[in-house]
Amino acid sequence: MRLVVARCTVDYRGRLDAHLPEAVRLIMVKADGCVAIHADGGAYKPLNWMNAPNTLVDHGDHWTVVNPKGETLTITLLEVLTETAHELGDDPGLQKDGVEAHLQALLAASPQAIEDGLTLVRREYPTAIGPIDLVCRDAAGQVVAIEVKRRGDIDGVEQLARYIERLHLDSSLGAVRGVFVAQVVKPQARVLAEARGFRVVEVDYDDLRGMRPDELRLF
Amino acid sequence: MRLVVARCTVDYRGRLDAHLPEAVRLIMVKADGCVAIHADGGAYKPLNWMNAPNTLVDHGDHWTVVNPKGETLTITLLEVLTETAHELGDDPGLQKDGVEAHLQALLAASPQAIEDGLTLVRREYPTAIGPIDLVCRDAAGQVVAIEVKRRGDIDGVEQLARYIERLHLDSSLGAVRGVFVAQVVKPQARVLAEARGFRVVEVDYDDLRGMRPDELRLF
DNA sequence: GACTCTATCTCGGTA
DNA sequence: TACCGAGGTAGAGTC
Repeated sequence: MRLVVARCTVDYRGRLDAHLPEAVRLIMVKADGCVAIHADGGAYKPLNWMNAPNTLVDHGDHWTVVNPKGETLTITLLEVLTETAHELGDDPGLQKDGVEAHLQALLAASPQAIEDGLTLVRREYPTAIGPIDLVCRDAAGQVVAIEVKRRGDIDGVEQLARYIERLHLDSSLGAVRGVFVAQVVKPQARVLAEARGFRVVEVDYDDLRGMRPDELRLF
Repeated sequence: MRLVVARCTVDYRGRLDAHLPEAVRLIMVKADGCVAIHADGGAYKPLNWMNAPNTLVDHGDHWTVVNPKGETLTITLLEVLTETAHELGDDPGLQKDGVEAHLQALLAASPQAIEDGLTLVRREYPTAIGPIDLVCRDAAGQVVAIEVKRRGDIDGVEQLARYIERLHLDSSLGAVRGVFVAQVVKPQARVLAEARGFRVVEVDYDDLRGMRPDELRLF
């Protein structure tokens, strides 16, 4: 990893045009060739960047970075303050717990948390337009398609609508209804879901994690 | 900006739990207090981070970073290889050109570029499920809802469909038709838009920028 | 390679 | 502040 602190200007021409006026910034060049230009604030996102793979040419007073799509990043160096390089080696990578997949797994183990009498038919039920998070049957035997989100946004409701439209093409299933499950459901998403005739359920991740499927069956 | 290259482990507890095993990484602490831990690859996104505002406490062999929501980032330093600090100063910020907002503004100023005889009723027309980019009336006085995208994808067509569905609930407007405008419309999006009965218009950003509203009126 | 979907998304605008 | 939409979304997984 190469770290250059320099007074510079930067221009990006690609999916849009962007320009950075003269200022002192950190230029980070990683071992895989990706380049990021950071100011001294503003979260982790760099002001400007070019991902790998790309070709970096050092013209002395300016660098040009070009990617295979023809997008270019031009860094004009007006004054290099420091330049260092470091060997970091490979990284073992990040281990995560608590993402949507886990929420889905917990709900698959305890569909009663969504609705009394619900039993799982299949997780990641395949359709031509992608897998449905959970497919269940309710107490009356009707098929229920369930979309699981951490944050219930409008996009998720549309996703559920597409899946249900798809399932309706499969007449062997009979009538199918939809349930939209999330830890938090946004107001606009709730409006749309209800307009579409979907039930909306908010669930708590920690409660779910604390539940045992057998405990749930006591109700 | 403080730059520390160190062999470290990192733990995040917050919206999810995440753990980084021991490895050499770059730890970036910006002037606003935000912290980012970078490996030597993987584009610009850090492996782990904590945005400002937060409180960083240096316990010598480990740092704890806590934000107001109670999320914590713990960095255990096993071996500090280098540590530097730099004064970068304020950044004038990024200047962008060619984003959707510019396209929308240009089209609002020259709706004739979409269709002869179109006059603007309102930009960002409010509905319960979000604002419609442009609402116009055509030469015949019919209401036209217009969705503007830089890249015309299926999502944008569905967005337009939702808006029109919503507008139909407002009987005072009469029949409403939809126009999908983008610099590039993907084939799938075009098929869907036409199936929904929407007109599809591709516009050129540079042409629009060159137009004057009065020039357009010459036609 | 194309498509789909998630994200500690980030970031900006607005009510 | 919370909500909502755009993004050079990036990144991962699947087909």
